Amino acid sequence: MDRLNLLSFAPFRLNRLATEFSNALAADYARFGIDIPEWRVLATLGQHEGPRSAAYVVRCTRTHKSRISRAVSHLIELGLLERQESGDDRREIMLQLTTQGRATYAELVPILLEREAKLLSGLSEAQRRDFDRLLEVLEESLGLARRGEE
Amino acid sequence: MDRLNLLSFAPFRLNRLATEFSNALAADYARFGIDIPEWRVLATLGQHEGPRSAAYVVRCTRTHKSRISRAVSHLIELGLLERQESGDDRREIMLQLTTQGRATYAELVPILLEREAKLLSGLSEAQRRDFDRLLEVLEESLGLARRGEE
DNA sequence: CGCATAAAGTTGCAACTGCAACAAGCAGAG
DNA sequence: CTCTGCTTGTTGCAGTTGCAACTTTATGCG
Repeated sequence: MDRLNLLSFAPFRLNRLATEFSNALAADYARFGIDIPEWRVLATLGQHEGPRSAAYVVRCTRTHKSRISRAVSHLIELGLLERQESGDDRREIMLQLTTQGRATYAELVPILLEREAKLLSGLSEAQRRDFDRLLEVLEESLGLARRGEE
Repeated sequence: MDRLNLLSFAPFRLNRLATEFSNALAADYARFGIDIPEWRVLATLGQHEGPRSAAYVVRCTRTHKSRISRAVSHLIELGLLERQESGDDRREIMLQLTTQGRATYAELVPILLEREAKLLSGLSEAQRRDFDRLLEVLEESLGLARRGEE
């Protein structure tokens, strides 16, 4: 009979690793009172100068629109974000970071990049390239390709 | 100012990949009416002949004990598992698959192994070895080492 | 125009999760 | 023996999540 060792089973391992990564980051966000989906919204809008629609954020982050909607509401409560009506399509709601939102983004980014570096610090330079390449291949074959929405 | 591209950010990518993997597997479990934590219990007990305690399952799966507790209850309802008292420590509850539980395990394992193979099918043989090695290194540096509880 | 269809966001709901508190049982010190 | 503290497993609770239904607005077809 086939057996299966959970600790060698790729989906399980990946899941556990991702959870560990997420928890490590959560500690960083927590200082600013935000969680993962909220960080994703912040990160997406922080990359650009101008406003973007919620649908754009949904596409970029590959996160469910209800989660984005709630994250946006909370960021607004925190004063990091504001909604503004779109001129040409009144269904669309354009999102833009406030000054405080930009400040938070600027403060958070170096912290998170450092956290990422620490999480990957066990890997050699070559391994880091392998890692990147592997993620790319797997994303590609799962239809999560990094194309589009830049 | 530092910027951060979410799509290049390892924690985000890992998270998305793991979610995708999990969802793919969930479709397989669903046929048997079980979910991820339940599968983990099944997988852990299926590897052995004899009974094991819930704490053992917790350690093997690195899953919170409340989750395991609820998973166990459900598996019992489904008739896949039974509890039996431990002789020497009456706090411990030993868990053992029923005949039906073993049958489900035997049926599920090949399906899941095939699913895993499909998810990794984009990788060459060499890349698969790299992948395994990278997971090992990252697990190691996060204290998720594969040692113990075999 | 008028109708059907589709997209953008929001929200209610039910399911799931983790934490902390808990009951029951064990183990060691004095 | 008994008191304290630890471990095992369960459960209440509050927070989070995804899905589906819904509102509002746009679009396409006849």
